[in-house]
Amino acid sequence: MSPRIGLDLQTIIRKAAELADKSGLESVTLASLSQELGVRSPSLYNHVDGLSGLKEELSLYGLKSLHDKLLRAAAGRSGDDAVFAIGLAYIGFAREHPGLYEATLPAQHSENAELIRTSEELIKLIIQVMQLAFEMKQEDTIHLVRGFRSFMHGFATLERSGGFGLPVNLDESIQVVLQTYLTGIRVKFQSQ
Amino acid sequence: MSPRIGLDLQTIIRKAAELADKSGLESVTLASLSQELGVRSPSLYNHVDGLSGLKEELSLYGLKSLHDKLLRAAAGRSGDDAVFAIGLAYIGFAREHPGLYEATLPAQHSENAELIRTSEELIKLIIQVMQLAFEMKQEDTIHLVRGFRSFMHGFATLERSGGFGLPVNLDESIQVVLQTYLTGIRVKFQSQ
DNA sequence: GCTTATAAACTAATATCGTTAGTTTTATAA
DNA sequence: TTATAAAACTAACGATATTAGTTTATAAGC
Repeated sequence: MSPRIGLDLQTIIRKAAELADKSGLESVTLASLSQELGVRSPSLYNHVDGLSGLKEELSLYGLKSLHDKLLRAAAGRSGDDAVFAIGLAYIGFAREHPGLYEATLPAQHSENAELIRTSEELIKLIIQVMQLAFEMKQEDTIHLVRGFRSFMHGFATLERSGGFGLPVNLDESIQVVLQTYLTGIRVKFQSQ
Repeated sequence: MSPRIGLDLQTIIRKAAELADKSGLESVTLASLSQELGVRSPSLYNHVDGLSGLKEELSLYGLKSLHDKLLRAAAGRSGDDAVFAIGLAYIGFAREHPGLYEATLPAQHSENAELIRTSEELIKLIIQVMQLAFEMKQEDTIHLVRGFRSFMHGFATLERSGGFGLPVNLDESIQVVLQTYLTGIRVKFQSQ
């Protein structure tokens, strides 16, 4: 009980990610993807639940890849060093995989349980790094992790959309802002 | 030399913004919008250059509205107070007009001159507030404004997409993060 | 007040999507 | 060798944006 083994989910998702990174997420359609795979678009329904299903799979793949990258970046590091490492890894991922990164965004208000779980794991990782770097009340950690994520996501998005027009080095901005934020944390939450 | 005066650009844009805020930007189509306006979709081409032209007009309208809101918020305030005011105004705008705010994003790498100009004015306003609040090198101001904008945009986006799941107050997060950031700026750039 | 020019709104038609239904094909299990 | 089941296919439909060409209503000129 097994038929033609032409396509499988992994092949489809990889090609979709490649297409998203090359031409933008909005250019990933069942039509363009099926053509790229040498197949007719209805054939994709054997592997994926329509376009929305494809986007969910892509989101999941992106979140797992991002989580994996942050995990590797944080390994063996601690304190400011670890925070910087995951921050740069985050921006790096968004730069290397702009389309795939974009696909990860609407992950949260999905119904897909695995998507929600993977999304939560990403947060947990960041919380752990921050909690180990700075000992403070759990609630404060959550506030500050929200700030960290917001900065990372906002920077990645604005950078990609060309929002930073001025001729000032972008990597330096990341350094300065993160350093400033961490200085604020140290002064405000660990001075007494 | 003047024909039927049923529609005009302003009516179209306002309705499009209303639709975007109510049902999401992706639900703004020439079909849905024309139906909402009691007109056939090709009629819109008399006022707007297709769907992409409509989106550009919407983006421009959103940027102007946002700029206006920040300007009012900053009027009569200075220092930390002014920075907090525009920060809260920014988040407030994104909360009140989620669809319109979303439309403002791809403003930068557009070719539309007025769109670029309006986008630059928004930056200039934030730079002015920050520069008056903290006296420092111009280049540092730009780094820190990038951080401020990134945080605002990231927070607004993640909040809307349901990215902050944990049961911790969101407004408090804004307060804590901004305070921490401003503390860092003061210590790092104005201590000596 | 009548005519006319002009811009707005229309109808008709096309191409491209996503999607569904039903058919054909082929690799594997029996 | 045969039967089964999953994959890939064709055909068709509805919705979309868009273009071309037609009709219509308003305002300007006489």
